[in-house]
Amino acid sequence: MTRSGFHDEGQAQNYSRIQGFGRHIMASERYNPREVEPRWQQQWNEAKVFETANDDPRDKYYVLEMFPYPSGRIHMGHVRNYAMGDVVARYKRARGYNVLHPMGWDAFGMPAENAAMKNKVHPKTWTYENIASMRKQLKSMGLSLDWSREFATCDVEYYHRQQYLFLDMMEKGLVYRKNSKVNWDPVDMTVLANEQVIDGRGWRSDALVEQRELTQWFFKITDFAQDLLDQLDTLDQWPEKVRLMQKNWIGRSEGMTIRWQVVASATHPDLSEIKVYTTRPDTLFGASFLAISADHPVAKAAAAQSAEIAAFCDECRKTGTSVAALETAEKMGMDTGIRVAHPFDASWQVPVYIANFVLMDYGTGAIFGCPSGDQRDLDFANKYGLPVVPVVMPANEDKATFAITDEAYVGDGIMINSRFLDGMSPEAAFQDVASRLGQSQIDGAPQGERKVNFRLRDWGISRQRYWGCPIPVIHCEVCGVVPVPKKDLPVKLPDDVTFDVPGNPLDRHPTWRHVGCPQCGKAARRETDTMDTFVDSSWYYARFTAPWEDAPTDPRAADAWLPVDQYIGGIEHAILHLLYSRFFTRAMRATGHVGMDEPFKGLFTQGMVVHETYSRGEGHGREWIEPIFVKIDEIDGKRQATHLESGEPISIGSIEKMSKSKKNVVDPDDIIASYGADTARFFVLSDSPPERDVIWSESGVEGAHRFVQRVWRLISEAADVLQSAPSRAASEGEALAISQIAHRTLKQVQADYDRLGFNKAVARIYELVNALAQPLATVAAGKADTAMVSAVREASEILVHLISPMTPHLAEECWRVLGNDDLLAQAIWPAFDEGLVVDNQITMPIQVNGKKRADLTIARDADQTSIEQAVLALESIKAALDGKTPKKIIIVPQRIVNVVV
RNA sequence: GCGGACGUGGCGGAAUUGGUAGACGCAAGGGACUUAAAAUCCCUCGGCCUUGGCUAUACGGGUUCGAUUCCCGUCGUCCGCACCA
Repeated sequence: MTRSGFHDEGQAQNYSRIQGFGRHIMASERYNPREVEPRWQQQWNEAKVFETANDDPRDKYYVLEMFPYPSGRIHMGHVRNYAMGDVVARYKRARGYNVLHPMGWDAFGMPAENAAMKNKVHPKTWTYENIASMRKQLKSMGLSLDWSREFATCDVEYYHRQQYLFLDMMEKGLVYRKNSKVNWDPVDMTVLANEQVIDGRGWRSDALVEQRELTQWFFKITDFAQDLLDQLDTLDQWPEKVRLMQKNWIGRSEGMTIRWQVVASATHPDLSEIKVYTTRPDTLFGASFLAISADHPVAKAAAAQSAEIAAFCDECRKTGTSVAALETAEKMGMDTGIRVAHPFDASWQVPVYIANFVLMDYGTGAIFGCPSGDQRDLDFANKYGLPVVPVVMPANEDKATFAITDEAYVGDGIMINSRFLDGMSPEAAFQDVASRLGQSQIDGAPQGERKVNFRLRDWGISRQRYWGCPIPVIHCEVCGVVPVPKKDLPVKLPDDVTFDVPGNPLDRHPTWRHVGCPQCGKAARRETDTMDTFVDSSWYYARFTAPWEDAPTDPRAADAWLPVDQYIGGIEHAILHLLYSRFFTRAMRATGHVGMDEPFKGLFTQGMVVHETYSRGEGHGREWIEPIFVKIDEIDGKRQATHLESGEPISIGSIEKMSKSKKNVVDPDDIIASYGADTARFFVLSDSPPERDVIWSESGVEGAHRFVQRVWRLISEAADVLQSAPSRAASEGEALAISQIAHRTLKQVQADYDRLGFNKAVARIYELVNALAQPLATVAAGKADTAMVSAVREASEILVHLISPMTPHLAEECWRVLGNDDLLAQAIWPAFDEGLVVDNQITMPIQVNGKKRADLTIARDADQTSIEQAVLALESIKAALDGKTPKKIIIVPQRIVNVVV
């Protein structure tokens, strides 16, 4: 077997010549997607088949794929994502729904600014040119999209309404400013996201990243933490995995805050107490130290008085940037000299340490350490020689011998060494401590309080960048932060910007930032931060329901269309995008723009398209080779690769996500140019279950292409004869079997499409085509009677309907040669005949002691007794029984019979 | 470390609430057609022995008339989170 690629025009043409496009074979022409596909695309377009009206009375169905970033070219992942969405859209449309299936562009973001710096092209130009070429590519796929609703998030019309939403959210108290630590790149003079910091250095500048305190804008996502968690239970059409990931991300914990009285503090005369958060108040008698974050106010105060402590705090902050450092970081601490009293025993003094493993932005930034019940605390205690007192003991242990040395015990058990808690379960001890500390007052407030804490933080949206949605506020020396009045929206990005120096172009623009204060009229300045691009993608699904509206949404249209019935995209958005969108829906509800909480009723996360990797050389000299330059042969059952031009041996590497760095990329344009969109669509839907990765292979594409050609050949060759008889199911004879398999397949494929089981639908369609191949040949040869021709015609029409969501162009072409004048894209889905789906005779496997020994064909409605008699009369069963009497005969109706001896 | 998912032929994968393991495709082998190739069509295709069996769903147990499916343990792979008190 030879594998060859195609790269340029010449190769593609060479390929099609080998494939024989345009050649005449027998009575029919070989199917030529390059002629057929644009023709049907044009017809759908002219008939506005996929444009959706908001006032259509039929039941709605909203299918949406995650919109793409306009990088300039689509990749196979897009093909797979959009092929899946298109199957759902076309199928639901055929089933009679008013389907909304829109497309847009997630068009703000850094790559445009990087391109501006590198290629001296304006981000706007770069972005809109990319959109134009990607739109063209998507259109060549034949997707059933309503292009009339298209928008890009960088359109002024879109970010205008985003600013509008921002102002409404601000009014509702969902937006605020605060100081926050950020990753600051001192060379590029910009904030970096965590994932843009590699080993403590900026990914582009390679400069050491600093932790800086900046005033940033935040959305109050934590206001909805509990609701975002609770409502996860209602999302039963989401993958369990995604719900779990969100649950963990939100990270709810139930605990207490406990106030510890300061008894000794040479350096801090004013300090009276330290408040800690704990989820284990039951272990309070195991406490041997308090630990506070290096950013805790008490730590800062201590650092101000001691150079040693200041140095230690600096050291702690540095490890904050690198993930690798965190993993290996040793527990480190420094005694502050402060002593606090145990909440239940004023005479019991506990030291206060600054520790590198305590985070300021979780809980109160201070903890009490119980070494016996927490591994980190134990490591810390062992290092600094602090006491380790076991307080929870497994039920089967002996108190006299139970000890904790290197491994903390975190499980359930009974309380020991804990005075009045001894003998209780940890749960009961928790309750007891909570109620005692709740009642005990210090300075008129309880000593301890129950507190629910979340890991989820508020969403920092400030970005010091140009290519994003400007935050619509004005800073006035007199009035403070003033929102831009709605009548002054949009706050437009200026076009005249430069990227020749680092930093935010908006900051150094000569005029843009200077503006009069909307309140007092005095000279003021605009906010120069723009919004995180995740904001743009958090509400686009709502905008699609009425993209022409002056307000962000038309609440009536939004409520009629939302939630999205089926949302399809990559698992990589399991947390951020989907959580932000869920938050935004709540925020839009609070501001009156939508009426529901949850944006996506059904979520499907599709797998990636992966490909083998090819390389030559070793180590640093290793060179990755693109698939199109590699030829694969099978020699003695082993696949071997050689370089197409030089003939050099190439090593075949692992199968990985298509990436530029490994060069294992297949360009959808090339595939569509040589095989057509239908083949590409069909291939990415076959083979693997949609949630799993699919391996792109040349032979797999060829298999898909063979299918396309086969369907066309079988149907087109028989078409003339098929048109001579009406389309009708058969009721007897050979033709009945054909009608039965067609109707059974129809029923099964329908169920598969309903569950997004595209690969299973493909398998069943193959079976149907295999079953129709001979009858269609017989019909084509003119050797079938009228009843047969009618049955085959009906079966063929069913087949064409079944393939139409996946290979719509081929299906339209077949539909036409079968004598239909209407567009298949507008035709209604056929209904299966229940009478043809069930059989009166069924064949059941017969087991003896769980092993299959025979088959029994019997009437479907046969009763137990007659089945038993028929089973025992079978020769093979008699032989297997070997004269023994059956103890029991288990009959599972219409399934299986098991004879127990 | 914590949490989760998965493990079936040479490969991708089927198998309803526990009910014939390997559908369908890919790859491979054989044959027909052809001067030849491509395309197409037909046949074979988990392993072992002789027809008929035996054996087989990572490995070891268990529950059951019956287990790829449920339970326990072991091994392996993948994913998410990561000092969250």
